[in-house]
Amino acid sequence: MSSPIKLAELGGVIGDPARAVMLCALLDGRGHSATELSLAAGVMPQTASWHLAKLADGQLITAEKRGRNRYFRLASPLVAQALEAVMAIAIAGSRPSRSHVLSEREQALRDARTCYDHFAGRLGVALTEAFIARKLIVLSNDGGLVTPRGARLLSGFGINLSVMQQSKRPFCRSCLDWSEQKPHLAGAIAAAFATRCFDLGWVRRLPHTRAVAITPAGARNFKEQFGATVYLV
Amino acid sequence: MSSPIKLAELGGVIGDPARAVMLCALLDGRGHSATELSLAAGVMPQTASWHLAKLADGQLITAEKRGRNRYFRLASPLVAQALEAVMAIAIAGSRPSRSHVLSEREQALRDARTCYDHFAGRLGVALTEAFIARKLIVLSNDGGLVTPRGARLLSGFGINLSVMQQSKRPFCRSCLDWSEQKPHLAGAIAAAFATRCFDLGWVRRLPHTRAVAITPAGARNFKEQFGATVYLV
DNA sequence: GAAACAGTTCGATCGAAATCGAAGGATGTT
DNA sequence: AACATCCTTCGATTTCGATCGAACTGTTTC
Repeated sequence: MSSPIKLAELGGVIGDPARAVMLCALLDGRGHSATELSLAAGVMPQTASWHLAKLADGQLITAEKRGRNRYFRLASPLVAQALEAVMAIAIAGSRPSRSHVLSEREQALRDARTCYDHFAGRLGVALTEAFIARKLIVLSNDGGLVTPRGARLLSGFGINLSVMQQSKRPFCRSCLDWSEQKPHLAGAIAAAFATRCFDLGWVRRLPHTRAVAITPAGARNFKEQFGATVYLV
Repeated sequence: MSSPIKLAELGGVIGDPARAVMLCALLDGRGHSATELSLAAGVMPQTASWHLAKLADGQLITAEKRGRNRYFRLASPLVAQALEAVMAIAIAGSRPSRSHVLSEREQALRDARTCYDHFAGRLGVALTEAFIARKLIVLSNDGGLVTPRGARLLSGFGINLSVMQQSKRPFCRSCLDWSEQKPHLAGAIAAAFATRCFDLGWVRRLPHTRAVAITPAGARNFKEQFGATVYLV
């Protein structure tokens, strides 16, 4: 009923180190098994199970049984959006910080990664800026719109726009990239675009990380079809 | 440094009933004294002080000393946005629910209230829909844009648009109204509009609540100048 | 200067939440 | 059928966070 109570409940669910790690892991939008998440969080399987029950109870994640495994995923894009919003506070609060050396892992994440279900990092930002330059989308600080020209081109690319516009999910919105400090495209359209890129083999997922690899074919096509320059690492 | 840790810290700060009540109270965008907040949260002043220190430590609120009082307010619009995003999960999760009788207090909130620093409730939604009908703004599920026509009219209304567009604050975005289940206008432009309405005496704040009162002059002008029909209660 | 008020700090208490060992249910493999 | 794997439930332990009484600092009022 009362919103403050709900707020406290959800905050309490998020506010545990182990659970926060799990939620961040789930931000890749995929399903993860309980064991996987217990490893990520650094706790015993029993403890992880207890945490996962709490997360599910708070409606933040959903579970799906397949075989002897249970796969957990974020309950909705709303959850991802809320998590991002909370992390945005922390990012804005932390000053440019000391110039510390980036590990290879961190560098890979900055180059190209998924953010829930769409692209982020230099890849995400480069694509977004190319979309804007070609007037496929209009992006303001907060939201965005697909232009008629953009709708045509994306339909031709194999994305069914009309289906998406029916859903309650934000369609085209901006999401501040923590590594690039610039906005990148998010929402249903960005998710569909990313999915299509995976299908076409332009981008490959890497194991155990949200970082992704751009294939040579991907780099070529991003340039030719969308005018986006992305660098292979 | 690491985002999951930050997420857990912030979640933990939000995740306490007393602090959640305080944060919700601060969602009106104004400064509140420690005593005021301790009353709202239903805890002793010492306890409130302890909570407020924790909130300030987490960069969620800022304190400003005036005389023998300290006034606390949300540290940034980012915080308000994050709180709204978290509450949006809870709202989406709770089904239409049982038809329970609304108290007078709740009804006043549904009619017209502030949401952080802009209008919400039937007032906020009516204005937003009128703006859209008159093509002053374009609002998608996620974000929004001010049309050239809208920019002209709002400038004439006494809102300085160019200053706002410089700031990092979202300029024009949509925010789901929990009582109306429809989007209302948010962001810097909505805040400026609300401020102007208070200045003109079209809307008055009420003590101890986020509900606001529309004055007869306000109702008339909303209709005449913006084509929005709002009902006096 | 005394009294009233706003707010904080300190210390003790209490309760809830996180952790893991042990054990059990379910599913898949040999 | 026996075994391994995945996950959960139960119970005991321990740590941490919230609360308030008491006492203290600073500000305003009389």
